[in-house]
Amino acid sequence: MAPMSGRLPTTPPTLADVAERAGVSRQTVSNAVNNPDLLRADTLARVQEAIAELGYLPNRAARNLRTRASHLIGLRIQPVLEGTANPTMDRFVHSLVEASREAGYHVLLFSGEPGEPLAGYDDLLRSTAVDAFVVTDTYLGNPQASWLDSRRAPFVAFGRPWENPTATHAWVDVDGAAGCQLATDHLLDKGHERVAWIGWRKDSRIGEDRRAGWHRAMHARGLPTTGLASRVEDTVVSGRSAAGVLLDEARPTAFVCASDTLAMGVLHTLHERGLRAGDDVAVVGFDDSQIAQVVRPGLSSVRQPLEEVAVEVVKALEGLLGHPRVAHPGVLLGTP
Amino acid sequence: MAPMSGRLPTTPPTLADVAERAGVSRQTVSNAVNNPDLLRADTLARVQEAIAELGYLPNRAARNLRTRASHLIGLRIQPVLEGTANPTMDRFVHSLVEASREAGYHVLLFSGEPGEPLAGYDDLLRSTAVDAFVVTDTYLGNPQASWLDSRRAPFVAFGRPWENPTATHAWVDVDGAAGCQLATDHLLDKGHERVAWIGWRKDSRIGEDRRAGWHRAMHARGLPTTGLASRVEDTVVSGRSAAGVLLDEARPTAFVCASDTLAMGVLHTLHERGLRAGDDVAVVGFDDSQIAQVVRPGLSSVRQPLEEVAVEVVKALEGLLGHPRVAHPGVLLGTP
DNA sequence: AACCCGTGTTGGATCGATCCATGCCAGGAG
DNA sequence: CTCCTGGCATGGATCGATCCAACACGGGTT
Repeated sequence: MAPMSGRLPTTPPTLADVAERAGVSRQTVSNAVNNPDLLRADTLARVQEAIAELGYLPNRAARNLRTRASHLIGLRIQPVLEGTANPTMDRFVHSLVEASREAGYHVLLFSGEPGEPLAGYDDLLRSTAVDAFVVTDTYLGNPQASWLDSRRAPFVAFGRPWENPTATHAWVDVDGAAGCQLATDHLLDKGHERVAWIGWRKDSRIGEDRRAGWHRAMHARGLPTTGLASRVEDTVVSGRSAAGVLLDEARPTAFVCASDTLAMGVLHTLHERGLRAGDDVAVVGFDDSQIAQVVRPGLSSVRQPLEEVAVEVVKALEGLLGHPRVAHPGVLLGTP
Repeated sequence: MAPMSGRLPTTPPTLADVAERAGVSRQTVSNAVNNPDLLRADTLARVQEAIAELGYLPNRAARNLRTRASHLIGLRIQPVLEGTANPTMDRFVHSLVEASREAGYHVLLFSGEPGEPLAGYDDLLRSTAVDAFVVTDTYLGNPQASWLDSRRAPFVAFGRPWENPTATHAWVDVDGAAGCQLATDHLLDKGHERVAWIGWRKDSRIGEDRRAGWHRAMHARGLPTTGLASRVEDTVVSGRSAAGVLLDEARPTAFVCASDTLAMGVLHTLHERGLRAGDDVAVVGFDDSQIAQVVRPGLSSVRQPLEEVAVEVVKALEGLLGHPRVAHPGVLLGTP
């Protein structure tokens, strides 16, 4: 904690100040901080006392310069998309900050326009401002991954290398297929037989993955799926119209959706038709965004274990940055 | 941009490398970067060419050590509250990152539990890891402000110093009263006469401020407000029951709420009673969170100009950190 | 008594960019 | 021709923590 003395903070104490106060040399203080087991117990205690009295903390810049490490992790954040149920990002960011803190890292944010996937990475790398990156937007052919790889820049991806399954970089992902299968199973257990799917366009690997979970669950019970699936843009209005068409043509008693945004569209349609979500027609979304939480009951949602994702991401980072480097293969997490 | 050469990035080039290549001294290179107008045009061009060829960028750690500045701004983020319409935070964070970038700063995130308002600040300050802080949670008696002030730590608050109007630190805030007054006026213009208010507990200064806007708008047209206001916790269920009571006892035709979370509660009640939001009963929330955007139409919301807030915050920071220091008084922004 | 060894300690050098005082040179005045 | 001045360029020192090689010392060995 803060030093108890009430002196005004002019310049923070340095390692040399601590050394003088404790009557030892600078290196001894450094060891007390970084390799305490090298010191005799009484010396260590004396140094620690001096550290506490002065409120000493190592100067980050000096340490960074000498050790060639910043203990910062770069994370690019993109503009919030208006009109969609912002999936996961803020919850993930907080989890990542928390997990990083425990590993002795801080998170540095930088911005980037969706059209320029590499902007920002290069500058931070060349100015040695960060030790590693966490890459989150790997869903659309991820040039970041191969680019960072070619630069030998340490990074961990949140998201599988869909486009390039032979990629060797570290990644962590959530098993969307298993999550949707579980959700569908749950509906089937409750007696539903006509469970519809509303997902994304076919070129979305994530969307197809989640869809496969629904399909597997239906197939496992010998239930038909033809005419029960729809692929649309990830917007509320798309979900709304898709739900309308499906209700007219296939009369489902439940919907499983690839996102909470689509699920909200379904709720709109049900509302229009005087159907009660949850009672007359069950609706399941994906991400457990704040929207889903606020609309509940009526909408349930597959919750991504973002806290675990963050922990695994940081584990992988520690492996990449540690000595020796510990290769950390891909990790696929289940949904609870 | 990146250097065109395809060499593997071993150690990044240093200022000395550039100097050698350009046939000048280190200081000349430093001047070319920081004070270009001190150099003769031809020398400057030669140095810049060398910089471009090598892809040189100053080493952050070294520069930070020498100049005693990190060009980082600390922002504490708190755990996402489950079950509420997370107001503003992610949109503000992105806006802040963007505005900071243009001023040459990056945003460093750190975490803190709600119970420990000072945790984290101290360490970052003593280790000179950040140049300044942006403080966002000033709503409940803000110990951060006075604490940071006593430490002479540069910071800008998003939020007025409610508890201590004589505070002299820089702050930026949104005029919630004006926003609610505008929203209420809009409803009154459309013919509503019985506009109800659902807000927060009386000890919330922000809540009382927003409520005052509603009250002013009603009073200006000579409309009664007694029995039309309710003060509850900021949860969906609280908003729901408050709306129920108000509908029974005061028969309002419109609701103005202190938050989108409360507004969602109102929508639930309307739904229960078969009333159509927007048509039968108008509902206005506050923050224009993603929830409000997704539920639209049916729910409108007072949108906070977070992009402007971020710009003003960064302006204030530049004033605090610049030489000479430019005092930046409080700034109150209107809602569009 | 001379020697060695391991535990702890020490001053000096280093990371890379910036500040400081000095030095060089061309051009104008005497 | 000498002196001076202003505009730039130059080597050395500095920021603070860490790495490196050397060294002091007490206890055990021959």
